[in-house]
Amino acid sequence: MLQQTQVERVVPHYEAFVARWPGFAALAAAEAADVVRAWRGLGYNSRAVRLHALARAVQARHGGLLPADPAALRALPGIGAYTASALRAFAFELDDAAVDVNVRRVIHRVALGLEHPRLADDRTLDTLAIAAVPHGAAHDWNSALMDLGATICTARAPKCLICPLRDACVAAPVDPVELTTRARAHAPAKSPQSGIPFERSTRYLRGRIVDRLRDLAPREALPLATLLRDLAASVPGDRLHEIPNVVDMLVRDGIVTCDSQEVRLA
DNA sequence: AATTCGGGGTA
DNA sequence: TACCCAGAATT
Repeated sequence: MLQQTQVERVVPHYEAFVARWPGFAALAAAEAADVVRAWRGLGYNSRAVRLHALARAVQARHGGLLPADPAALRALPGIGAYTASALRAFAFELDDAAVDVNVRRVIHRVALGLEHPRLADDRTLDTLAIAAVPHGAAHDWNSALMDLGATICTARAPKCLICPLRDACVAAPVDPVELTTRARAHAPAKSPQSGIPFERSTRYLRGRIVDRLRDLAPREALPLATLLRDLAASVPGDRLHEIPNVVDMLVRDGIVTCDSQEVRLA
């Protein structure tokens, strides 16, 4: 849930989720569609599908216990470099650096200066982070850097005056105007979709379709024609014809199934 | 290396 | 409005 989603917004969903499915065994026994339903409001619905697949893989491959080995973790669905390291540091208390966007920014500023333009690639920043982890204290170190990045060393207006690292930091004190100017100067080119209103984007259509299917009873399916009729209220008229294509995308992503012109959560 | 995948909160 | 976010998978 925390992949690209703020902590404060995840917490209530997380509490409800683990209350309903307290472990891998319970989650593996659940229907994928119910997991996607529980994901409402979180976005990035593929994460729900992958988490469900993860639970089943942990049951099948590892007897219901998450492995601590990096390669074994990375081989599981939805677990990339960051999540593997986060699990090792937080769940297993092993020495590892969970380098998320916060840690990456803090390391860059402290060691190299302002991050616009980027003065090192991800691999280099990972190496710097790993070298900085105190032996036996990875859990605390990762927590500290993430929280520092989220509350003090923020992307927009860092609070250098109250930062515990200000004396050791190459970038401090950061001039907020300079930061904004540089960020804009080195901002990545806008994607082709960014010009159009969000309500006309594929993402919006996907969201409306999945949300409509979430309202169905468990295992209930909706005729494609009915889906089109219901979405006419929230989707621009000239985009309605795209819905079958977008349903196909959702099918490929494992979020939705469609057989004989009837659509439902996978 | 570049894209795609949500949605809600904040300045 | 624009920006931001405990990334991962695909091409």
